[in-house]
Amino acid sequence: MKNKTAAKAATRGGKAAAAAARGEAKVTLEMVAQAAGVSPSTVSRILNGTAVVSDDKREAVDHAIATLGFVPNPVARGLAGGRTLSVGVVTQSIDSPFYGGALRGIEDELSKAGYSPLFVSGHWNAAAEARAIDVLRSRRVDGIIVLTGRLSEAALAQLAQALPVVVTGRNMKAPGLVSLPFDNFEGGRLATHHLLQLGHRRIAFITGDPRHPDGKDRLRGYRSALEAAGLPFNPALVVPGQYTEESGRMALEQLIDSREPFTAIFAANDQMALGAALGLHRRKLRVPQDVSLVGFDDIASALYAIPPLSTVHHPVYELGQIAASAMLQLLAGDTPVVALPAPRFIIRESTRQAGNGR
Amino acid sequence: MKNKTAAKAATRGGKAAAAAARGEAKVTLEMVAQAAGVSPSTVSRILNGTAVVSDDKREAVDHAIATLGFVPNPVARGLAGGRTLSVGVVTQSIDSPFYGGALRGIEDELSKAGYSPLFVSGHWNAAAEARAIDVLRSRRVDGIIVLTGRLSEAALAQLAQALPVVVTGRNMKAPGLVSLPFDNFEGGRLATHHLLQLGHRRIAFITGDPRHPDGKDRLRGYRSALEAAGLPFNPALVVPGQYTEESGRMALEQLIDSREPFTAIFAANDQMALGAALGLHRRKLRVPQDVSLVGFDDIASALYAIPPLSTVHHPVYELGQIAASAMLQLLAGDTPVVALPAPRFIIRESTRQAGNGR
DNA sequence: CTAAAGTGTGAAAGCGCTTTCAAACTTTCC
DNA sequence: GGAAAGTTTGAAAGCGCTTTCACACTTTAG
Repeated sequence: MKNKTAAKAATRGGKAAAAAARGEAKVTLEMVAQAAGVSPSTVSRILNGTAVVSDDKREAVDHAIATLGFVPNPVARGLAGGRTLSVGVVTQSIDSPFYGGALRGIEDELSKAGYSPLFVSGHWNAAAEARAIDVLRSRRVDGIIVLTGRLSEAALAQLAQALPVVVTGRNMKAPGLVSLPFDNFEGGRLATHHLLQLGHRRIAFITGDPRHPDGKDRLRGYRSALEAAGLPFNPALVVPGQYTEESGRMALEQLIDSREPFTAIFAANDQMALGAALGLHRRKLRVPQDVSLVGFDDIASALYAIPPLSTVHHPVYELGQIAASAMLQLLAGDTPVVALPAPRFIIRESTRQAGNGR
Repeated sequence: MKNKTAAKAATRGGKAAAAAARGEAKVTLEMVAQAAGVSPSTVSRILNGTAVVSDDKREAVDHAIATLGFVPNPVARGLAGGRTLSVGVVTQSIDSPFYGGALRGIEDELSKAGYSPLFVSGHWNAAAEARAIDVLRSRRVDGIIVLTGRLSEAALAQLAQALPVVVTGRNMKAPGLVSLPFDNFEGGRLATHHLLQLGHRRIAFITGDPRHPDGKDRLRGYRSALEAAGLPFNPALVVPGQYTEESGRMALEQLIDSREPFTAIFAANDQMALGAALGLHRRKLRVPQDVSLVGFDDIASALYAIPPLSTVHHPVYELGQIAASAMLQLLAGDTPVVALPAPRFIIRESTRQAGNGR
């Protein structure tokens, strides 16, 4: 059945002839060469800058390209040269409010250099991620950007032997690989510090998925800030979440049911903070009058939450841009020196002085 | 400079030899043919189902493929056969909460059939969309899905002459093109009707970008519902927005400043509704006690807004799936018969009986 | 002034696959 | 029983580009 389908598609397919019949004259490099009175090799060399070409020929070729409206065929390039001018991007969920910004950053940056991103979703699952990478490799991408995945460091290092790799949300070293860690520890510290400064002493923490390193670092930051303030770490104030709104809401329920008193909540990401906000609302607890709330990431909707959410700004768009630019540099054979901006805490309206209910 | 970069990249590049040196033996169709004792043509025919092959040869080839772990090279296929097993997707903004779901639907559906999506952003701008389409065509995608773009019908129809096209958010007919309209009129009517039923008589409407047909239809639905209820249409209650949260907030300001009394607001999308909600909050107006609020689209965050937003459910994930499946059918040479589910109004907590402030 | 080294260019061989074309067999039919 | 009409298969020609190789010139050095 599937084969039948393919066969039929071939009939309809976009053979050059068919396209040409519609006036879509496919201009090839050979036609350019002929028009310019040079060999195809020369045109290719000019296109790729792989050799010095005399000025007059270059001019003739440039002119021919312009008048014919020639656009090199990336598919042919990919076959012949081994490069496809596309880079694979493994994301977890293409529709996540968090990753969305990064994807945009990547797209913007890559397109400047004529590269296209190929997005595939890993669905928070190492097996799916591995499959995604297989797809990307079979499509002969020139490099792969992995946005905070579940893949082991070993697997990533091995992948990097075959082609350039950029990973975010990790701190690792391997040849052909650049990692772009974000300082989650510091972010966690900042958020907690802010609450402490407001006089909060009983600060609950909603964790993310424990298999995820980011969340662990944020928790470490939380503990470190408490410690610096001379406060004990109270495990009863730490409740588990899964990075989703729903899990944030449930974590809040659990927290309240535990009867452990608290005056502030720090959620390991904004989505959980927003879920917790809804939970508080249902319990008739007001933010920030009754409970102060901070998130992490600064997703777009944090700004329009009610009240607008105080949170740690995670520069996702820049993350995407920087990851892409690092990839471009790797592709160019350079060793990129890149770093993400440090985390900043953004004070909005979901936090206020402790014990100041009205 | 750019050329220099490319030249260096070639040095590092993934030439087959280099890959092979790493044990990544690139198995080619020819090797399969040799191992199975048949010609490459036969292998190709088996792969594509383009001809009948005797059972014994087929078996030998299948076996060879399995033992060698052969995976056809899509790039070579693309060059030779004109098909790349990839379909281009023109979206407006890859990180939009609305489009995100559609992209996921597309990805899920296409990957089942071995196709990969190639996402590019049109940035709400016909010129950028046209450029995006050029990129996609130069990458030789087999078909293009346009998610609610700005391109003219004529341009789309012309594009459809060259390759299969699926467009959403439009209702048009052209050879080689299938359009997937959503009943925005009905959605607008439903939302307004809901408010009318709750006794609201002064219902404000925040429009989307006027160049966008969807928003116009939603407005028409609003008017139609008013009319059916015997109420006059009051232009003073219609304020312009741009589909963003910020524009929703500003529209609300404008509305309040106009001093035109109202008890409910219908925003042409959820993002604007959420922006308006924040505006109301700032003005110390409570939702729904003082003002009822409804949105349109049912984006993920509508469910976790405070209060959860009553809205018209727009099945975006399904939209993506259906668009992709229609594309697959077009590619197979069939004429797809597809339709989107009808709009449903989802009652949550942002609306209540008029004049029932407490 | 000749040998050695360096430059700019074209011919031609692929990259890995699809697809015509025609050859070699089988069936079918009068 | 032989011509006509299928089948199944392989050889070979591309798809549009990159890249090696070699050749014809220049320039530099001795």
